[in-house]
Amino acid sequence: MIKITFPDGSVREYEAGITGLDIAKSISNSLARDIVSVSVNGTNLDATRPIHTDATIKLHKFDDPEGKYAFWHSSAHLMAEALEALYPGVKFGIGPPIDNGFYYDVDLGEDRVLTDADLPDIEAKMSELAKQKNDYQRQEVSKQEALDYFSDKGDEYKLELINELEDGTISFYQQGNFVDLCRGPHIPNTGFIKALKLTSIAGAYWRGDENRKQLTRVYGITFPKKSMLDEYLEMLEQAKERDHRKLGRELELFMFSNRVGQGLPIWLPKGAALRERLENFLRSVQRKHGYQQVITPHIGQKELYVTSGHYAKYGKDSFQPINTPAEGEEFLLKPMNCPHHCEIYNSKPRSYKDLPIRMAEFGTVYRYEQSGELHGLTRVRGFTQDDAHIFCRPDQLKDEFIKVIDIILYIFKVLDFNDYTAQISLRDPGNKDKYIGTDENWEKAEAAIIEAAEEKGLHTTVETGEAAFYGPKLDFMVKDAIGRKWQLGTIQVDYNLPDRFELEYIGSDDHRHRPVMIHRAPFGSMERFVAVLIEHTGGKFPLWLTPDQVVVLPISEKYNDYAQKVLNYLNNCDIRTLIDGRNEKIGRKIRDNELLRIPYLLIVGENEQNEESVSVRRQGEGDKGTMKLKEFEQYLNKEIDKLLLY
RNA sequence: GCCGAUGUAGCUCAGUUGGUCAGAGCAGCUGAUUUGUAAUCAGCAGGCCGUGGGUUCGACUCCCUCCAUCGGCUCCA
Repeated sequence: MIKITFPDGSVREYEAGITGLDIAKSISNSLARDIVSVSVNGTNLDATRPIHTDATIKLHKFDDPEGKYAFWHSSAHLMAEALEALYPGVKFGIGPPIDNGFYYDVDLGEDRVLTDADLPDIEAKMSELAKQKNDYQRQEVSKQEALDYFSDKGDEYKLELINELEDGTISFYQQGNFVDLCRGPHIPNTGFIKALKLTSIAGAYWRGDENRKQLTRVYGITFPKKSMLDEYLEMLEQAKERDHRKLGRELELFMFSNRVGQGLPIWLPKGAALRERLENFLRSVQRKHGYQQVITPHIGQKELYVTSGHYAKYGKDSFQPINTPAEGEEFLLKPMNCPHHCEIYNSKPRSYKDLPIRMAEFGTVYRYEQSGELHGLTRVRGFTQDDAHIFCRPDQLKDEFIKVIDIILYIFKVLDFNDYTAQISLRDPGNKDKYIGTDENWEKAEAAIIEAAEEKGLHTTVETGEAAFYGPKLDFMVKDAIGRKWQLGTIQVDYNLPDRFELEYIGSDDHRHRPVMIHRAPFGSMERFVAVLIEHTGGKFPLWLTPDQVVVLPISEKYNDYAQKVLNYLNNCDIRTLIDGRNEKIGRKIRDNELLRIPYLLIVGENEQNEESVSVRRQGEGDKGTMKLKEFEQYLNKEIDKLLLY
C-alpha cells in the first residue's frame, strides 16, 4: 500500500500502481469524468500513469492550467491524427499547447497548400476521431527505436528533435493509428474533446529560424463542453469590439493614409487632444521628479549613429540616409533620441555635483519595420517616445533606477493598469557577439536591475537573451483585448553609450569619471500606449483624459439657446463640452452620443430651462437625476480630482 | 521580408456557373416632424468593384504583377 496525500492535506492509502484516474473514481465517478491529468509530487502526468510510491497528488480538471495544458496538447495530437488521415505522408514539426489552444507545424510537401477552406474537413475528421474515444497510450522507447520509427516514416523533423534528446527519457504516445514523439502528459482518451474549432493557418519557420524551411502552422482550440467553445467565440467577438483600430476609426482618434505611407499614423483632432493630455500629465510628473525637457531635431548626421553603434547594428535594415544636394553629407532620420542627448550632456563640463541629470523629450523617431510587422498603432514606422535619459554616477544607479520604477508604477496606477507583468531581459551569455560592451559592465548593469526590482518587490520574470544590444532592461508588459502581450514601459541600463560618446564628469577626487546612463520610457511610445489604453478602456477614457467630457442634448431645437448657455458656462469652467443640436428625437441623440463614449450627457428641455438645471446621464450607467448647473460642475470636478488624487 | 487570407459607396456587408448585378443598411444631403432618456418618416445623392496587365465577343466575377489590410512567423535600438 502507498500513502497518497491530497492538496487539502488529507491522506489516503491505495494499492501501489494505482492511477490518478482510479483515485478520482474512488472519490466519485463524476469527478473521474472531469480529470484530465494529475500532478504527482509537482510533476504534471497522465491521469492513467501508475503511481508506485507514496506521493502528494493534485487532480487536474480542464479548468486548471495543468489540465488545459494536457487537454490542448492532446488536441494537437488529435489534429495531427486527422491531418495524417487526410494527407498521407504529411511530416510533423512541433505541436504544443499555447495560452489559448494549440497548434501543430506540418510539412505537407512541395505541391500541397493548406488554406482556410480545408479547415472544416480537418475539423470533421477530428470530431470523428474524437468520438472513437481512443486512449492516449504512453510507451517508453529507446533512442534507437525512436530514430528507427521516424526514419521509416521519413519525418526528418522528428529525427532532428530525437537526436537532441537523451536516451532513456524518450516516450511515444499513440491514439488510434497515430504515434507521436511526446513527453506528455495527455488526457485519458480522445472522447474528452467535445468541441473544437480550428482558428487559423499561418507560416512558421522550423525552429523559429528564418533561414530554415517554413512549415504550415494550424491553430486550433478545443473544449470539454460545447458551451465553453461558444463562450470562447463570443469572447473573441467582444474583443473585436475593443480593437483599437476599430475604435480609433469610430471615435475619430487616428487614421492611416496609403498616400502618406504605411505605418505612419496620423492623429486626428480628438486623438491629438487625448495624446496631448497624456503628455502633459507625464510632463508634470517628471517635473516633480527633477527632469528637464529638451528638444532635438528629427534627423542627425550618419556619423552620430556610427559613433553610437546603432548604424553598425541597424544601418542596412533601416531607412537609408538622406543625402544633401551639394556637399555629399548623409543624415539619418533619427531612430533614437539618446545620441542627441549625449551631445547635450557633452556640451559643457559636468561635475559630480550636477549628477544625476535627467533629460526628457517627447522625441519622434522613425524605424523601418518590416511590412508584415505593422499593426495599428502598436507597431508603426514613425512614433513618439516619452523618452528620457538619466546620466548618473555609478553609486547613484540603483537609486535612480528605483525612482524610475516608482514613476512607472504611479502612472499605471493612475491609469488603472493593474494587470501588468515585469520582465527582466538579460543577455544570452552563450551568444555574446550579439552585444557590445565589456563583461564587467554587463554584469554590473544586470545586477543593478535585479536588485532594484527586488527592492521594489516587483514580481518579475527573467528572460535570457532578450536584452538590448547595448544593455539589459526591465520591461513592463500588459495584455490587449485579445490577450496579446505588449511592452509598454521600459527601463534600460547603458554603460556603452557613455563610453562611445566619451561622457565624463569631474569627481570629488578631481579626476575624470564616466557616468552611467539609464534610458527609460514609461509609456514606451505614445502610439502604442494610446492603442493599449483604447483597448483597456474600450474607448471609455477617464474623465480627465477623454477628448470630450460633456455633451448637451436639447430636447428640441426650441431649447438650443439654453443648451448654448450651459455650454458657455461649462467651457468657462474648463470642462470640454459639445452640443448636439441636431433636429432629432432625444432618444436618438442619447444613443448616438452614448456610442461616442462621451462620459456625461446633459438633457435639457422645458423644466431644465426654467430651473437653470441639467438632467444628467452618465455614459453606460443611465440617468443620474437633475442638478443645478453649479452643482453639476462640482460633481464633475470631484470625479476629475479623484482620478488625479494618488 | 516569409506563409495564408482579404480588398465592392465614408462605415458594415450582398453580388449565384463570366452576359441590364453595380446593390442594401447605416452615415451624408433635402424636406416633413419639434420631439423627455439607446435608432421618426420620406426623398435625393454617393462606387473606374485596390492598382496595372492578360484571357474572352464580353470581366466585380478567371489568370498574373504590384499596393494595402488581416491572422501568424521572423524581427523590434
